[in-house]
Amino acid sequence: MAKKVQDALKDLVSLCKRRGIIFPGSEIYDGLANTWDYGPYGVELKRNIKDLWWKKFVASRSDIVGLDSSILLNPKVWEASGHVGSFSDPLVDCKVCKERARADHLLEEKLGAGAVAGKNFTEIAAMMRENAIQCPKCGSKDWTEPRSFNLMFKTEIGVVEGTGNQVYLRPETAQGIFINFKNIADNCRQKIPFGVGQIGKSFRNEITPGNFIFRTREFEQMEMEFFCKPGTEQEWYKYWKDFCMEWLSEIGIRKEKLRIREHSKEELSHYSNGTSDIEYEFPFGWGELWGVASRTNFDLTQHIEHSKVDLRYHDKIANEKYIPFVIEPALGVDRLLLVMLCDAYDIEKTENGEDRAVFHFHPTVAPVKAAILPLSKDDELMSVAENLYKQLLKRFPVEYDETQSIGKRYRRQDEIGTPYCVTIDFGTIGKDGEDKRGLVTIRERDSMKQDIVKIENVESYLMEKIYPTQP
RNA sequence: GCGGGAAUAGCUCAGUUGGUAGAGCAUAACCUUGCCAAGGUUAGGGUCGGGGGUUCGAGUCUCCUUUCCCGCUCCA
Repeated sequence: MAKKVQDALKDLVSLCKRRGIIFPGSEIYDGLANTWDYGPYGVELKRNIKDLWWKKFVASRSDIVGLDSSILLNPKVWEASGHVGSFSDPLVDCKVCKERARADHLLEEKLGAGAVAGKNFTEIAAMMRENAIQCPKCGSKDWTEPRSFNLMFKTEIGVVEGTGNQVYLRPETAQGIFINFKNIADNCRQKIPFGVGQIGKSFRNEITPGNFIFRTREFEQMEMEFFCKPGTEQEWYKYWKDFCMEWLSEIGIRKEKLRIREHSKEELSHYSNGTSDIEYEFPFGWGELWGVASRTNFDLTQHIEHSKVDLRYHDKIANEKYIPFVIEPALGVDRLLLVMLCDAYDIEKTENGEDRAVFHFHPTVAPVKAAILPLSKDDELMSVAENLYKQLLKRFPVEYDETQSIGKRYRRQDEIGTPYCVTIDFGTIGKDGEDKRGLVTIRERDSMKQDIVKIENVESYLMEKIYPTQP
């Protein structure tokens, strides 16, 4: 059983490479662990996912605006947010009561200030043992080795190495939003409650990456920070949880593969008074897909303290100033893409009993929307098909295929999850004893239903299916 | 980080006691076929992950190294 699900992911990875969806990174140089490149179909899929999110969470809402902030930020941002400082120091955990402490602080308490200056982690570990440092909570002396938990990538500004200012690649897009809160509140006529959405890359030096694109060190996030009046945050927290779940169903994710897991008090991050993970059942088990966090006013408060800039919101009607509370739904693009792949992936039995892989993508996310197939290699059939292909290509991604048997071409499209196949036959053009009816057959992948449609109506027919107008 | 396994064509794999590489699928061309893949002919594609050693000769034996997979550990 366990072996079988692992095989499923292996087959998926292999299919993704074979059909140009996702390639292993830097492959011609022996690869680079846990990096992946999106191929021609993968990039369409990814773009569709981002477009859908942007439309749902930003463009279609009057209370949310967009932002594209810098990956490199002033390092003080990360001091304020708590990403540097406490997490780049030698942390130890008490093996008995799980208390986490800073080894350097414990040692300095006992030995005096400066006792650990310039010592590396190995030396600190030895000092912890030699001095029999006790856990302040339970008295145990059984500590883990000191580890740095700073997961941020470091780099330098300035071309001469070692002389520049150290900066970090952002580990989340959220801070770019917080530091622009005042700009947006002051200049963009947004009244609370309002949100700011952003799509962009983030970088974390994860300790254990893996499971294909589930956890990588470079990844793309779709985050939205929703600013609301203190006291209303529970209401909004619930609202956004429901909203996110609804959207996942809308884009075709199977409901039974999704669940919401509320974080326990102990598990909550330092900034949160409530966090839920929307989890998906991957072939390798349940994994976090979407974190919806009630971040309180922690971030803005921190930035007010560190920057000395007043980031309070001025409600001009009630004439009051306050630091808004924040609800943050944060979703990984790559992770949602993996969900899409896993959810749409299916092994079907052919008539002769062999397995074949297919994707059942929702038409809106499918990398190729339709394939235009002339029934056989007849000049007139091919020319009519090609004209239709060129016409549709201006509206959405379509493919034209005239090689080999019609059945084989259907299969080829099934493998990349193309929802519609349009077949031009002799009835369309009136040849070989058939009356000219100007009709084509549109076969829908999922239902295997066939619709007969006038050739001039194909475009509107497909547009309606692929981009249905929301009620 | 520890243990185990693996690396041969785009993919899945075979390769005998050591004798300088094969299959199926995929791809391309032509033929055939007329609505749900695998009928024919042909073609392209591999310094067998990399480096050293043993040997007349290494995909095969040996050492090192890189990468990947599985399990444990870890995951603000």
